Amino acid sequence: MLDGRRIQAQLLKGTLPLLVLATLRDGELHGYEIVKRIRERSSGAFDPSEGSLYPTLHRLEGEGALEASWRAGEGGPRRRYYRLTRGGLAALERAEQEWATFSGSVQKIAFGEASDV
Amino acid sequence: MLDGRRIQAQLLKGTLPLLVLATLRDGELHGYEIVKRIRERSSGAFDPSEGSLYPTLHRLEGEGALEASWRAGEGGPRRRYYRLTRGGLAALERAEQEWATFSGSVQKIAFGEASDV
DNA sequence: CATTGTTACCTCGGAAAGCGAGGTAGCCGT
DNA sequence: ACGGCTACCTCGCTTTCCGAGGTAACAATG
Repeated sequence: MLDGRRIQAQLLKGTLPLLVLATLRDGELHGYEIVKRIRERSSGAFDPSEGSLYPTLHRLEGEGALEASWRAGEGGPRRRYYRLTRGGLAALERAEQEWATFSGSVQKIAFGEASDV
Repeated sequence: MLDGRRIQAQLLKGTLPLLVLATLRDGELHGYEIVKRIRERSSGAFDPSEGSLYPTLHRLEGEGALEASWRAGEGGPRRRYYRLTRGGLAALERAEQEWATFSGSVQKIAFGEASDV
């Protein structure tokens, strides 16, 4: 049992691109590092699996939101570093906007108030 | 294209039970009425289809969160009215809690702040 | 009464996206 | 040279949404 700490998979659907894009605002990061930051910043509530992370990264790259480059790992295997493109920044802003609408609507229905975001 | 008004399907996943339970806090309602209220309160952002609403109602009924009864329709077909059970109220509170955690975490990652919910 | 229209309910097939398991490859310590 | 760690990737399964289509009761019409 995960008593309210862990978020069930269904809720997460569709938010992963937002989380990834937002995390990459910090600068270039590779896959493992992205997951690690998402997990830390959400206090463990989110812990996206590799099986969802990598396909998402590839999708975003395919859409032109991310650019990636291989780099030799220091004391480990090669890593693939991702960074936001100009289009990715725009996509991030759109995703934030959409999230705000979505979250505000749920808030209104579930708690009967508008969120002031 | 839907310019930020309509919410894409993926984001909605997993929130429908919360929306339904919360709507039924008002009292007994039948299917069509539930959809109508969700649509109105979200200013059109949510408009769950029948193909997702009815299965959700049956699932919640099966879990004991809802009780339902047929009633003869006045000037129309019979309707199935749903109401929250005691367990359903508890489920609603759990769902609200989960939503708060979820939404707070996204907020923190996407906008870099904790939400004070 | 048969026919058509409206309301409300239900079901089926397909698509999207998350997850866990498993597979590859480079570098390390012993 | 062998097992272990890190990092990446893929495959098949599950869940839940949507759209389309089907059923049933009642009303109005000819």
